[in-house]
Amino acid sequence: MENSPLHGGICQQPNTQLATASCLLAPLPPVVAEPQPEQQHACTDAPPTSVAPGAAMSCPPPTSVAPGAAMSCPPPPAAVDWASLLLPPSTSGASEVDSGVSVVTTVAGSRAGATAGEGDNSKAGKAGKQGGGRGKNKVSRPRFAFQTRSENDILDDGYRWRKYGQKAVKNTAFPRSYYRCTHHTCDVKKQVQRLAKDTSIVVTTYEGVHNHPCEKLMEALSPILKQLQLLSQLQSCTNQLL
DNA sequence: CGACTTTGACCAGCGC
DNA sequence: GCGCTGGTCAAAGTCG
Repeated sequence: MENSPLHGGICQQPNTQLATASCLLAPLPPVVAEPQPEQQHACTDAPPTSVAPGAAMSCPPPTSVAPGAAMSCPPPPAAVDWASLLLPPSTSGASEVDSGVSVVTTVAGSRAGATAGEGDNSKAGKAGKQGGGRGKNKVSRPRFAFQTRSENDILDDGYRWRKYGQKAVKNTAFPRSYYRCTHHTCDVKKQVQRLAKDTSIVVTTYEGVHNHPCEKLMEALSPILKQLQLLSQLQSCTNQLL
């Protein structure tokens, strides 16, 4: 079918890193203060109307970000309910974010058909099938796909992934790669594939929700957070003295 | 030596 | 029922 549910529009923006950066600046949490999960995930730099729920929070990963800039996702409090955040009112939705990534969210399970991007995914509904049925029960999990314009297939989103498969997909020049989060307790998967129509575009589909913080991100943020905490304490002390 | 990638095989769902 | 297809497994290979 031509109308894959995940076939969101593509924002023709060459530099996804910039886009992501803009997304990252906003969510800096008011350190020390109570977490504000909802607010925290908003990419306030983007025009409010164009931000998809999923886009706001998962902050599409930049490509090979420099360590210092590896702030691809907001620091997820260990168990953020990404699923609920990802889900637009109508269970699935798509939007194009100004930032150069188009984001589509959907829910796996009931034939979510969430194979990313390609035009001919008539059988995408089989996505829910667990690997030839080997093993696990099928669980309805949030899916979130976005397209980035990048030369690298592998996007550094701060998490560690292990490739467990690669498959040539019909009507596609490029194979689809399957990755799984290497964290023991985490069962998040992602698929990476280049668009046949525009090979500079990489479609990444995440399936599931990380139940652990983003290592790289925490690593990168911790010194900053510490400083901010100190500042905050200092400020409160000053206030008390006045 | 452990972690990761590669790659062929296997399996199950879907359409005809 | 059969063939096609996508998703996963798992052994072998590679890398640091």
